[in-house]
Amino acid sequence: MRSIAEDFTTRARIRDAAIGLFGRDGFSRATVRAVASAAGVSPGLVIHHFGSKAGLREACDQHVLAQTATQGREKADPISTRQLIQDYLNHPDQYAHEIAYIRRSLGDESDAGDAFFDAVVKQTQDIIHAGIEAGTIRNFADTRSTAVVIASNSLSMLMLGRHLSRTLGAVAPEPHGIGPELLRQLTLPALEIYTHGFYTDSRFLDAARDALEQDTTNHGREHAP
Amino acid sequence: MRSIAEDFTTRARIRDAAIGLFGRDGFSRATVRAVASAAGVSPGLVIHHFGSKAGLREACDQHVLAQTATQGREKADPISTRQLIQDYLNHPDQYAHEIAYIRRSLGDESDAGDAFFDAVVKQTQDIIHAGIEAGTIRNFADTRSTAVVIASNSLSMLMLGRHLSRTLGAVAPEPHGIGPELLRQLTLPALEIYTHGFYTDSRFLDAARDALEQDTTNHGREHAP
DNA sequence: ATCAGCATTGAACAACTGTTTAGTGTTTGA
DNA sequence: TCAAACACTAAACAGTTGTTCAATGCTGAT
Repeated sequence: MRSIAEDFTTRARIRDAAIGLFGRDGFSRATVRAVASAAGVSPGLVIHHFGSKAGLREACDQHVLAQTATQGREKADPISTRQLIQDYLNHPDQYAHEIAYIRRSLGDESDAGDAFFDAVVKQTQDIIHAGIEAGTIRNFADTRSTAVVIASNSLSMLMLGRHLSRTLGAVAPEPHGIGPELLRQLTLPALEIYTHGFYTDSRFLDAARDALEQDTTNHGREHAP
Repeated sequence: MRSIAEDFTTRARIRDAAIGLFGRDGFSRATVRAVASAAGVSPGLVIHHFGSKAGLREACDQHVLAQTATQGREKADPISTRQLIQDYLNHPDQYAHEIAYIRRSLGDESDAGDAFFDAVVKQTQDIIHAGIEAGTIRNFADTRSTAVVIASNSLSMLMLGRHLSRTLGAVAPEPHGIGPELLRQLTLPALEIYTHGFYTDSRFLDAARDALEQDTTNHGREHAP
């Protein structure tokens, strides 16, 4: 499945070790020394190859983005992020580090995280357009906002994987906490909501619509007297 | 709205400064010296009052949990987490620090984050039960898993607020990025999905159900030959 | 064989980290 | 009024951090 041939250079080994540690411990907690040790190399060599810790991180950003960008581009299935994660889980250990890394990038202010989020939203919006045309997805007025909501919901599993596994008592694979057992437990409840909805009728939707229409005079200000 | 009388002791000032910096920069990036400086105090005094940086964090955990636990306990409305955030946004600056702090706690392995997540799930499940009884929420077979999904979706706004504001071009209040403008843009699309669903029919749900039933012989193992 | 250009290391450096300590006022209770 | 307890600071300490540097080995072209 991994299309690019494995890179066995020392530089690549350092970078992969960094991806692993950055993903597991976060960028500030993971030290250059720990990365060097994990790669079986001296701290000086890490700097020699990447200039600085920031440079190392940038190289990791680029590599992880390149790895994930090629994935699942042409899939027409909806909730493709979930499908994508499913794919990952067919080769759990192979992509586990990248998943954890992306989670850190999304949480911590980062250009790579921004790029990844935007890519997921764009991909989701494409899927929605295709689904509307095919008649499988409802014809939403604002496909962009809808895509943002769907993407955000999907990515919440990535951000909260540890908690989901914890409360559902599922096996939580290191370092991201998202395992097959978790997906098996959450797929149906999520699809249930996405298929038949959460509410029985449009009461809450209508109420919100009214409230928001009233609110148009009140942009920005909150405490109306 | 804030029930507990403001605490002006130096200890409380240090704790509040720590909540602000921990929430904005994360626990490892925020230093004892930065907290002390923000509180207008010497680093030694921070340790004098809280024993250690870990002790300071524990005090922050307790305080933030106590602040949020009293909120929105008896609300019967569904998607109460979103409502809760709405409430917060009526007093944006007042709870902004706590929101950012909880976001960090949820991302970073932490007992306080665990407790908060569990509280949100429990509250969501209570709301689902009440809604089913009242006939406003569909009668889900597995209310616990459904509650986990809904809670996760709701918290995605907290975890990804910065990205949501960014891609939607909304004003992103520091330090958590969730503002009234963002909520106004996302409320209807989210409620739309929760009311009428995302798909036009049960095709995907049925397919997933079949796939999962077939999969029962394959627990744990993945690469079937 | 030789030399240039690398990859690589070990040791050191300066800055920063959490924490300690000794000391100084300031409050408080007997 | 006195002394004990407390709030607080400045300085220093030891450990960790990212980074530098001189030295060493190695490889490949000449």
